[in-house]
Amino acid sequence: MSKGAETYTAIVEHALNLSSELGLEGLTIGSLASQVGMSKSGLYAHFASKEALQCAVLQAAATRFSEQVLLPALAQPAGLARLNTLFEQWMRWGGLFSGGCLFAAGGFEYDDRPGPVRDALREQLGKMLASVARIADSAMACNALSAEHCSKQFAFEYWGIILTLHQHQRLLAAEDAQALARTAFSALLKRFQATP
Amino acid sequence: MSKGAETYTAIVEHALNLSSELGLEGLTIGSLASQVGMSKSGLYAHFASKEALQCAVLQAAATRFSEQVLLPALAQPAGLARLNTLFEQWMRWGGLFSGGCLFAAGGFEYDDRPGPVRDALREQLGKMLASVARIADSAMACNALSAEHCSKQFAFEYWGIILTLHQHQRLLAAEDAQALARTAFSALLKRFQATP
DNA sequence: GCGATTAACGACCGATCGTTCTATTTTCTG
DNA sequence: CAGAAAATAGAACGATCGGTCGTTAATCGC
Repeated sequence: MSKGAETYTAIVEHALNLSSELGLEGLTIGSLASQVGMSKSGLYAHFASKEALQCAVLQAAATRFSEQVLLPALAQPAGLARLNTLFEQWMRWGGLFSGGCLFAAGGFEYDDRPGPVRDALREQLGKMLASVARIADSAMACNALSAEHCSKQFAFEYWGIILTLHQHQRLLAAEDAQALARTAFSALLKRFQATP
Repeated sequence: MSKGAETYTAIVEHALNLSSELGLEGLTIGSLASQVGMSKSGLYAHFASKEALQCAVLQAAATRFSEQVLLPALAQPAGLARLNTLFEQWMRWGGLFSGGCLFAAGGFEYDDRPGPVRDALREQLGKMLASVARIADSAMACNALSAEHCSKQFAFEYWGIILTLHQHQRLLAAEDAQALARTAFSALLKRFQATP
């Protein structure tokens, strides 16, 4: 890896944690530069604009998400094992960054701010929900879930559990947040196992 | 009402919509002043700091929330009627501000930013969830829901539905978001009606 | 209606933002 | 190793931020 690509990676790496704490908009070039240990202009030269940096951060987060959550789930056989792994890895994912999940927070931060960052968020979040629906579909295909349910409905509610977990853990500092989330998820599974 | 209080109200009114679009942090005194039609310093004189303004906005939002969501629900008899009214009014609430629910977005924006704004958000959100739990409890007391369930669990999942609805409507622009939310909510009710 | 109080203004402060420019150092390549 | 190319630094830009100041204009109580 060339020196440039090496620095680029280091920058995005730090930016990931920093923007998870301060939000994608709260992330500033200056503070990021001092944290990486280089000058503001030197860092900036790696990106065409701040928006490009933000999109790079989102891209890096998506890659990490695939490695940490999606791939472990897909390594399991389709059905309940895959669904449970998905959920447990997803709960772990929320703790991997000091400021929590970038997509959860970014989705709320940018829902009214048009531009490439919102477009990227919309795309990534859409992909994540589509992945959940696909995994639910694969569970239906092997009769682990009832095929009479709608996988989009499953993904909708699944994402709700993740979001409320995030807020209960971080803002509300609820000790039993994970337990509440597990109960919610297993109830969701149970409902989708039964024929409606 | 004195002139000062009148202006104060007008400021907070405009600030409510503006901060629902740009976030509580994205709200700037200058843009708010020009929107209200007064000078920056003239507006600022009504508040001790920007944080005080943000807290005033949150306070105003909480008051409006009580009027628009909580009171209509409490006007219904305890049980399913009250729960359904709560949910329908809550869905309406999400559309009352141009930028969506301030508490949903603010909860994610400030979960890592210590200070009086986060404290206020934590308190308001805690109160809202407590209200949901209390309404669930009142439904259990009149056997509309099974008393063997935990009302905190109910509020946890309820808030998840609201949050995922918010994102599906705003960021993802999903046309069927409300339908998905209604299905999720009625499934939640059904589960809490049955004995576990 | 007059005097005291309050509300509002305009100019300005220091800090910081994203961004641009040029110059210098470092890395890569032939 | 030399020369081209890439990476970084430093200073500076215009804009905007929250916040302060003294002053003027409007409001209010008597």
